[in-house]
Amino acid sequence: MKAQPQVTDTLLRQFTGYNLKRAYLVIETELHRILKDHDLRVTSFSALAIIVENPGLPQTALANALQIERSSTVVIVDALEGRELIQRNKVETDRRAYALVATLRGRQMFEKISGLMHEVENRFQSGLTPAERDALTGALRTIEHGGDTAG
Amino acid sequence: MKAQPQVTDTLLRQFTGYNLKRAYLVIETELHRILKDHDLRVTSFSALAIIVENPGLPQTALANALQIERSSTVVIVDALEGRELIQRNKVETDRRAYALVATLRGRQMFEKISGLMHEVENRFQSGLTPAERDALTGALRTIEHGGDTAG
DNA sequence: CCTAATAGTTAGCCAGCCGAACAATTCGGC
DNA sequence: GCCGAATTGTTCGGCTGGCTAACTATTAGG
Repeated sequence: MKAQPQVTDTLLRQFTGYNLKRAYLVIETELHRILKDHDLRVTSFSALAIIVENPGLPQTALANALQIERSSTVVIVDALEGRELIQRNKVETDRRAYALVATLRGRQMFEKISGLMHEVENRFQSGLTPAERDALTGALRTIEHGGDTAG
Repeated sequence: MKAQPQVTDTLLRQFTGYNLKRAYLVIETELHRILKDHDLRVTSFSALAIIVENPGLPQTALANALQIERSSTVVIVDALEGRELIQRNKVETDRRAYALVATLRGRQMFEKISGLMHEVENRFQSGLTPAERDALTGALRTIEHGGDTAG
């Protein structure tokens, strides 16, 4: 073990995008650890959350919410359905579409993982006051919406 | 065009990780647009920045800085070298290792893209005061370091 | 009523990264 | 000094996760 000259990333640190990515990767790692125990992927978990919150939505709406292609939802929904976390119900007014709904197991699974993740996030944010956490969330929203302040 | 019931993601919005990812994706999209004009990928640009800032570093150090595997740096460094943005110099004290240095072209390329990106980020953060931007950066750092406040 | 649009699906593809194995070289304990 | 262990860069194969294009079934609309 030699003491190698420390590599710095000051130039990249000037970019908010870089700081965002690094912070996200830390949380994502913990999320992966939790999800692995329940045999879920990040996108599957997100999909489950969307379905829990929006019972009866069709796959296209799910794709929009997750910002992925419709074709990509198929495999995700297949997996969730195969594990009986959600159901593909038929919608009587449109025989092409499915009405996705979470099963009891699915809702319980979401609540379980949700609780674990909130614990993890609280740990990571333990250095921030409640006001600082709110400010962080607000700033992230501002960035996400392109800095639009008009309207 | 039908007015479909709006899908909400309130459950996911309670997670900082989700908000981080969404905010990052918005910036990443713009970054991709800029980098495409210069035929670079995000990781290549990050690598270039690290090399500009740390002249003479070996590939292993680059891998550590970028948090990727050593084997992955090879293709990245190959590409940057092939475009004469960096050089693989020999290091006299260790014939196994390379000393990576950016060329003039490489430094100019970095400065160019860096300027464009700062413009983009300023636009996205135009709804934030300087103090709010600093607070954001600080909060991201706090999260990244696991909420460690001791020491 | 017939064309266009929409929901879901399938198949093939590609980027981007990892992991294991490898040669060359250096380090470290004795 | 010497030999096994560690390190640097590399190659190769593979996996993951998403995309695009093409298809079927169904619905909407002029």
